[in-house]
Amino acid sequence: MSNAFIRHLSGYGLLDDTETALLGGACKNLRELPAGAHLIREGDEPDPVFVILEGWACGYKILPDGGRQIISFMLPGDFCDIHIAILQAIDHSIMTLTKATVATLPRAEMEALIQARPMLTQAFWWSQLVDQSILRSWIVSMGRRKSVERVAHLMCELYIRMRNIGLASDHECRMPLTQLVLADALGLTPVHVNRVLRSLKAARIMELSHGSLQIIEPEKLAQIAGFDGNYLHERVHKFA
Amino acid sequence: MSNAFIRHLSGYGLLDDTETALLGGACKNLRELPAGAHLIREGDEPDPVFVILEGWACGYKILPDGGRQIISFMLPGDFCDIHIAILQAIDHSIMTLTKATVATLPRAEMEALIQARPMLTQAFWWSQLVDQSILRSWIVSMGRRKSVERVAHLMCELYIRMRNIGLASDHECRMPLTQLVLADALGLTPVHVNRVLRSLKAARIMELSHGSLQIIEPEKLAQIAGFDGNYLHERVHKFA
DNA sequence: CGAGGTGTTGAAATATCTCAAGCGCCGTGG
DNA sequence: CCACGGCGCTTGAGATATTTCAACACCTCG
Repeated sequence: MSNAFIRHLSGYGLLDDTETALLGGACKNLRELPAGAHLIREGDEPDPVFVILEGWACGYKILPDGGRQIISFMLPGDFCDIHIAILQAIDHSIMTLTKATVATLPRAEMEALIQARPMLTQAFWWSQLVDQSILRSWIVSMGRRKSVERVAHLMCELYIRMRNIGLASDHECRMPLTQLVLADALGLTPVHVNRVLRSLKAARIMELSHGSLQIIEPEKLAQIAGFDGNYLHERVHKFA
Repeated sequence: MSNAFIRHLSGYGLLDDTETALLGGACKNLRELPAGAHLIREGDEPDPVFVILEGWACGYKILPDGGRQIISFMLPGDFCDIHIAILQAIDHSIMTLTKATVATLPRAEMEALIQARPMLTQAFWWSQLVDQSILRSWIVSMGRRKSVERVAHLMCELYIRMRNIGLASDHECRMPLTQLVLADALGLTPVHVNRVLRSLKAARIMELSHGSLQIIEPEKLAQIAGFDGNYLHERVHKFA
């Protein structure tokens, strides 16, 4: 019994059969959600932990003035921010961007898993660390990259992440993001995102349409983005 | 035997005496550093883990065009990003901003601690989660806040963090950041930071000079920033 | 058929950057 | 003790990336 989540965590090379089996058992509780459904809303009581098995989701925060900033994209196999189940206060919301199927892990079960299998704690932790690298790279993008570079960088990141989970090939993949969503993730305006996208298409570097990304000139795109995929850490060190 | 680091981790209320004692033992290896010293440089072999006991440090990344983006500030008690010791590639550099004293934990010793005491893994993990909240809030700032709001928000964050470790009171604290450093952290230009700081001072809201922050109108500052300190997950400290 | 979400385009407004210069302070070396 | 150089701060004026506002076309869905 394997799913995107287990493949993801096993990727770190830490888990034995007992542990993957335990994870498999924990993921029995499935839920189908439409696009635009909330998994967690800021202020909720944190109870179950969610894992995306299919579809896309994003985390975001609403500002006093009503603006929205998207903080993370979640792809199949990703935790919906475990921290949310651990820290007391929930400091942001999570919603699906497409139809999605998620597994729900009751908090108690998470705790039992962690108690029983320290190696799982480590695997969770490492997965966290990769997420953190992504957050850092976003900060770099927002702080120091111009709009074209930012768009290019995000496309590179998402393409590689999709490829890492076997959902991309030939420089094409699904990318179900509206220009509004993109704008809220990149700290730009929808109209500006539109112009940037348009210019990248005109330059025959990449094209984003109908929910799909096609990278025409991968090297050029990576160069514009200043992209260095190391931070996605496909491989990790073992302790012990 | 207690230091900023142990107080920090004990603050989560997870550790027993054995564990704090182990941590204390692990922190015997001290090092004094001048301002501007590198703890880790991008590309180094990750060996020891560092913990700041006194002084300030920051993590940053240099872009192809030579620009610098600061990604995090580290205050006394903070890990210098443990992930660095765990993930293979080091994806950013860390340097001191002031004279500092750091404890170095050899990687092997970290591993031994984690093996011996699962609760320590959890405490480390937890500490990571708070760091992650901070990263998220930075993304929100860079993406959706204007320059004044950004400056105000960072000042609020740093003030609260200083207060949480007992290094601030009466709306004043040490803040050894040059305008250049501030600019590199906020994704702004030094000259623009200067103007913002100047305007905040003229408005008698806060003043930053000679390495010290003085908040004159805390409510106004928080309001400009749209600051909600929840994400820092303040907790009650135990005093040993 | 109408309504709303999404993408597209233009023109004007503005926040922030760039470039450039000058000032004050402090530690260093003559 | 003074002169010097360097760094951090300050200020101005012009340049530019991005936003704002406004309008329209397209498509899907009820």
